[in-house]
Amino acid sequence: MSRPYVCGLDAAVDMIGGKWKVLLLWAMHDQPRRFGELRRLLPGISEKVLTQHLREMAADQIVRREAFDETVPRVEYSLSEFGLSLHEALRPLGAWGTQHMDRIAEVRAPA
Amino acid sequence: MSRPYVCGLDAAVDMIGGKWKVLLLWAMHDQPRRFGELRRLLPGISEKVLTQHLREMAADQIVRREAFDETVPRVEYSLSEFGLSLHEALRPLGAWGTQHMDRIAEVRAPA
DNA sequence: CGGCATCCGATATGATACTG
DNA sequence: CAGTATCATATCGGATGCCG
Repeated sequence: MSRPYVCGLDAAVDMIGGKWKVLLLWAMHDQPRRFGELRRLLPGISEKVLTQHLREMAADQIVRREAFDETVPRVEYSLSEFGLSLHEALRPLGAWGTQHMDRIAEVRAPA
Repeated sequence: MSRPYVCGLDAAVDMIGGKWKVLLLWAMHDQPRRFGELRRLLPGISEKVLTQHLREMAADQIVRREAFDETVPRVEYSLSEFGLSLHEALRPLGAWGTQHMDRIAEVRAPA
């Protein structure tokens, strides 16, 4: 954005600006997820972008990253309290999207 | 996006993806606004982007465009019922942003 | 006043190959 | 498995000038 926030709304939107962030939020909202797991849950996302988004969201304190030093590398990502509260704030928007999905698909006609 | 919606949330986010769309939503939520008025309300936006966003939002049936054929050109933009319902769905997110503005500014440090 | 056309740079996203 | 590095592309946003 690179501009002072005019209201809380664009500050909030700034946190979910990435192409896949709300989906990541959704994927992690009820359980921790591993890197490869998230990749499978978001078909089409590249490893690079997944890494970038997770790093940004961690920097934003929305997600927690926990690395386990075992024989097989394992990293788990989960929502922080802050991230959970963001997810809660997004629920009405999600409900709105679900409710009007048909209409949205009509005007947008995504693949 | 060019990808089928996985849940209502990313469908909704798809509608507010533009850099200034939530601000436009906010600017119009309580009264119709003229083109030049919106430009003044969103310092920094270019005419081109303003035009593009308004056209997209009109195509998305979020805003209504009304052109008056008078001696002086006049066009008014206002939220449709659909746009108003979207604005309502965004309120918790706006409240979240307002509530955590300090923290967001901390991790993001915008201009 | 309310646009549209064009060009340009910045940023976001993606494909592929390689590594600890 | 969980990344990193590099290269390429796409989309977004901005500046400028012109028009009814």
